[in-house]
Amino acid sequence: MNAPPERDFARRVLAWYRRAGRKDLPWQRAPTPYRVWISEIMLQQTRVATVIPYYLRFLERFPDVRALAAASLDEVLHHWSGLGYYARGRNLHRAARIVCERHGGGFPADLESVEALPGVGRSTAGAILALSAGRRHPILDGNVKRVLARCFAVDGWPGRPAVARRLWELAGTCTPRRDVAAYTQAIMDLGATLCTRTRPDCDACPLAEGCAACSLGRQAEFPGPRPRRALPERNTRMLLIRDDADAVLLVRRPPTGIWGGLWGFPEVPGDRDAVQWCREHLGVEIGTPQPWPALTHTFTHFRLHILPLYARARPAAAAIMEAEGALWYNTCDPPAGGLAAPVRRLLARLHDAIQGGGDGPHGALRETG
DNA sequence: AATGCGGGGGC
DNA sequence: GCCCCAGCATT
Repeated sequence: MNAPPERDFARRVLAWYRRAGRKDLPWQRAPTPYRVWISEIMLQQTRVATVIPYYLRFLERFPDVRALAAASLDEVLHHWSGLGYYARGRNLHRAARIVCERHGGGFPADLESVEALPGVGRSTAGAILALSAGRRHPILDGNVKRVLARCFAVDGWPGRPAVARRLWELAGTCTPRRDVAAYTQAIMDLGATLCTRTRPDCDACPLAEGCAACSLGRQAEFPGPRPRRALPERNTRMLLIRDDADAVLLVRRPPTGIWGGLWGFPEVPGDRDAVQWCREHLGVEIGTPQPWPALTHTFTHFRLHILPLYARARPAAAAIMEAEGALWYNTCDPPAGGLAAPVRRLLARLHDAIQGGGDGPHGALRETG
């Protein structure tokens, strides 16, 4: 009934991990600080199964911090395309350049320097040093929060500062003096595979005996849920402009905000006429836009309804702009930069329409019946 | 201390 | 359809 003393906690977790834990994930083989860093950033808010192919491609292209620092941001975002939270990709690139300039290409070994890198917070900094060097720093990711909240019956949503403070305290006292790397790997793995959000496998859990939530049969109550609000809805119109050579106009989005730094379609403000706006802001003359079936994209904080407007560029206008923040892109060969998921979907529709020789979203219409 | 930031998988 | 996931930056 009582929670296990901290020393016992780590011992049980380690014993379980040695017997049944995952030890062959790509970033667990020869875990250098660089590899651990990349994997930890990718794993923020993202599942292991999703990350693996991205991680493998990323490390093949950027095998070390110098390769990453030498690459263009566009190429980094291209490799990040589809993972989401694109600020992670931008921060990774910035941090790589900082490591090369400030630390001479060698990854810093103290917590303060690691945590000072953009995109690296307390938990990620601890994980990098614990996993790559066995330094004794606690971590507190979503998995560890869940394990600790259940085991010690910590009430409330972990996003609340008082709850987070208590969980960090527990994370610290539970981290053993020895075997820190294995323990860190183990506690995350236990949370990910046994102490899952729904239907935890308490029968197989080495902590079940002392786990408060399990003993009370109240696993579902920990950790406390995020207070929820109604999702705001927003609308936008995206211009799918096709020129005579069957190229499509993409513009670079602002560096901050939604899909920062990625390529997307021009967005027409809701109160503007598309043809006029296009002439004024893009210098492109287009025919009458044709609405395509809308698509909805749900974010954490709002729901976005996208109305695609398909239009042909008038011949003379097409060649005008190849400016810095815009490019004409042929749907047959992939652009080098990053694309948000809905933009990727719309490009696929566009590709189908162009290949089909028509002006309508034939593929999309067939899909939805 | 609260909010913004993606995309996809589980159920 | 809803919830949340190996969080961090910004305000």
